[in-house]
Amino acid sequence: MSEPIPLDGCSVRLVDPERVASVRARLPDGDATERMARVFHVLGEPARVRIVTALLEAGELCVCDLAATVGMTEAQTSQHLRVLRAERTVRNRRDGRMVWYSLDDAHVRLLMDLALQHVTHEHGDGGSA
Amino acid sequence: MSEPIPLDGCSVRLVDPERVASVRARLPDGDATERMARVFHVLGEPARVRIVTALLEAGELCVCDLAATVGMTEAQTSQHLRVLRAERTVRNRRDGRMVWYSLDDAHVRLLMDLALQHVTHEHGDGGSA
DNA sequence: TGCACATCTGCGCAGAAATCAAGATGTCAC
DNA sequence: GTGACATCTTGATTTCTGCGCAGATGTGCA
Repeated sequence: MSEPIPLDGCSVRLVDPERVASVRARLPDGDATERMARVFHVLGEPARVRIVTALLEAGELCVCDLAATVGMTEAQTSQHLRVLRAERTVRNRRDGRMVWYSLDDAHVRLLMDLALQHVTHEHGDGGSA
Repeated sequence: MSEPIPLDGCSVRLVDPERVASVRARLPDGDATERMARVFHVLGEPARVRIVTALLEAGELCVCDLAATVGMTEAQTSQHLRVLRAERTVRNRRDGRMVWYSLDDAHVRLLMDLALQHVTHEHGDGGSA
């Protein structure tokens, strides 16, 4: 059988074409892939990791307290919250002139826990980063 | 680690200073935070998500097959693999003139699964209204 | 209505990272 | 050793994104 493998001509020599086709067929579709990347990308910033971790601990915080907790200006915090909100990572609740933020998704908690385990167990390279 | 509530004048008005201090004390230290962000950052790219997902399915693949699987040039794939390797996300094994890549960490598999659930269920954490 | 407060946004700048093209390195076969 | 092959690296260019500042928006109170 002739494998489709569209490939714009980058690599014509394959070691195991069948396997490539098989794996390729089992990959999540492009849309899911991009969304996954976006979720990770949003969390791929120390400032936002701190924000999310703070919300993880506090449950709910207003912007000014959140800014103080993570040690950033309020404008800065607000900007990051916007990014997090665009990705549905956090949700906001308005109460008067204050806005309270909390995590919007249960998966985020698991993601953070896993990442924390990953970096704390860290294969023994022990060094001051 | 960071100083306890620097308050360099950014936000002098706190709604709940005690809570801020409490949450702040329970946050992971700065080093862990930065590593977590780096892990997420590495995965925050569609191309790398595809690569990792492919390795997740295949177990082990050489660069050329991997490039074909994810639909990129080999040089491009190699570049991303370098980034992934720098973060200990993938490992490589040399066999002749070929180099075989596979995942280096068990947590990555869980991270990817969670992210996939997240984007497929579309933040469906169920329960809480 | 006017002011004070909490939060959000727009703009310019600087640093980081992705992309592309081309060549360098290392390995096998003869 | 020479050539073919698989992979890796380098450099220049472009794009993205976080930061800092100033101002805008929206809300509550007198």
